[in-house]
Amino acid sequence: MRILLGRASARYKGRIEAELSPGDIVLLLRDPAQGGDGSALLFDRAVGVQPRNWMPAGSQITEEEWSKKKIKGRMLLEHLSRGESLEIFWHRLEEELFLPSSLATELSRFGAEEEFSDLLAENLDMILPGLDLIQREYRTGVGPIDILAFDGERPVVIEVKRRQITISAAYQARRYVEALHSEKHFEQRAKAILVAPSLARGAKEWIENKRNIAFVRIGYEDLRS
Amino acid sequence: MRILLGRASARYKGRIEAELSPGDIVLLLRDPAQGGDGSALLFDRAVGVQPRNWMPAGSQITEEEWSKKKIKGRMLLEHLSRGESLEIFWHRLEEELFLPSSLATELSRFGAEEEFSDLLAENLDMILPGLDLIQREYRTGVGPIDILAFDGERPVVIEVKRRQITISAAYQARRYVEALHSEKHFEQRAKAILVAPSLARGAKEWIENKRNIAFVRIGYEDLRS
DNA sequence: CTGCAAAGAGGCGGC
DNA sequence: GCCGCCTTTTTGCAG
Repeated sequence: MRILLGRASARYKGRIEAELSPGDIVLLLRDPAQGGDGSALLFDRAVGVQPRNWMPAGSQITEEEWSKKKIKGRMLLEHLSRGESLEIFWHRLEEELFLPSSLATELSRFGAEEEFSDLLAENLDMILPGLDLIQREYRTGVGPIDILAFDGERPVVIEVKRRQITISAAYQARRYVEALHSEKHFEQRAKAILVAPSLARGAKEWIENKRNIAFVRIGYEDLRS
Repeated sequence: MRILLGRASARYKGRIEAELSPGDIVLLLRDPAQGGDGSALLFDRAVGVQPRNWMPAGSQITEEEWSKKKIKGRMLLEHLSRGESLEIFWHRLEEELFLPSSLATELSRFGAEEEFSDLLAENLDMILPGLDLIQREYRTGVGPIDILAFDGERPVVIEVKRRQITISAAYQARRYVEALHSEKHFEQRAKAILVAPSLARGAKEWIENKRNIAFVRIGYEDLRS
């Protein structure tokens, strides 16, 4: 990885167009020539979890010395197949570092939605006693159902959110109910149960007068005990 | 901004739990003491547009010398009000840089959805001749309608996507149509027009037999000419 | 490659 | 603060 420090401006063209005014920045470059993935990240030094500009993995780097007004150098990063480019104009280059990367990191996550859903599938009784698991990630033409179960003969679409059910998630569940009806022809019309530790107000109001959509409040902590 | 280079492992606790195995990394720290926003970003040197770990703006830093087995130092980043923490264990610290930030960057974007929607609102005839603009960002209980218009006496919900209409966007539009019906009591039932340069297959099939939802293919390029 | 959903999403605007 | 949405979202997965 290369790190370049200095004052620069930039221009991105591709999915949108963007212009970055001159400022003190940090540029991380992962040159494929040194084992990097060809990605680039440009950060303002003071603020922002998100980079100001970036380029995806697979980009190529061209560098030019340049002495045009205050600009001392120009870098062109291109991702041809995606039609994206980022030009960086160095007004002042303070430092440049070349860092070897001999040991790669690996990240393990615990407690994301997949695990929540796993635990829930093993404890369907916490949602509604007597539910029978049919399938996880049951495919429909409008997306996969987190958990498909039966309440007696009636199909039950279970939509799981680790944080909160929003109006969008409520509609997501409804979409699956309708898809089961039109694509799969179960004998009984499906109902939906939304499971999360929290329910957004808009969703709460929307499901209030719906008879075939219910909310059950369960969080990750409830399942671990 | 501080940049720390070396080999480290890390542990995150908060919204989930995560463990990062030891590897060669770059750590960007924005110490509030030096005018930073209190955010932190930890990158693998070889891969990843996304950081392996990070902390949001407003985090505090505690540092300890440590000599426990191979670990030479420990940093604790905490965001108390959000209940998040990131521990970084330095196995080897190669370099540390302190960078002033006297000039902040500013970013201007062109061609994002807001601009697309602006142009569209000024050229409603491209969607359907005779449409009358009522309001942008028309608020309903289930979210704001991008553009509300009238086709004669009939309300028209126009949902704009800069890239593609997916099944989720199609349902979003339907939600607004239903909200107009139940909340606003227009004399005629609203219809929806989905506008984007592309239509996902699932959405295409879903709207095919809907009489009150249509798709019109328009992209940013069409509007600029 | 397309389509769809999750993400420790982040960030913005409205209420 | 909550809520809903857009993002140069990124990432992952399945068909």
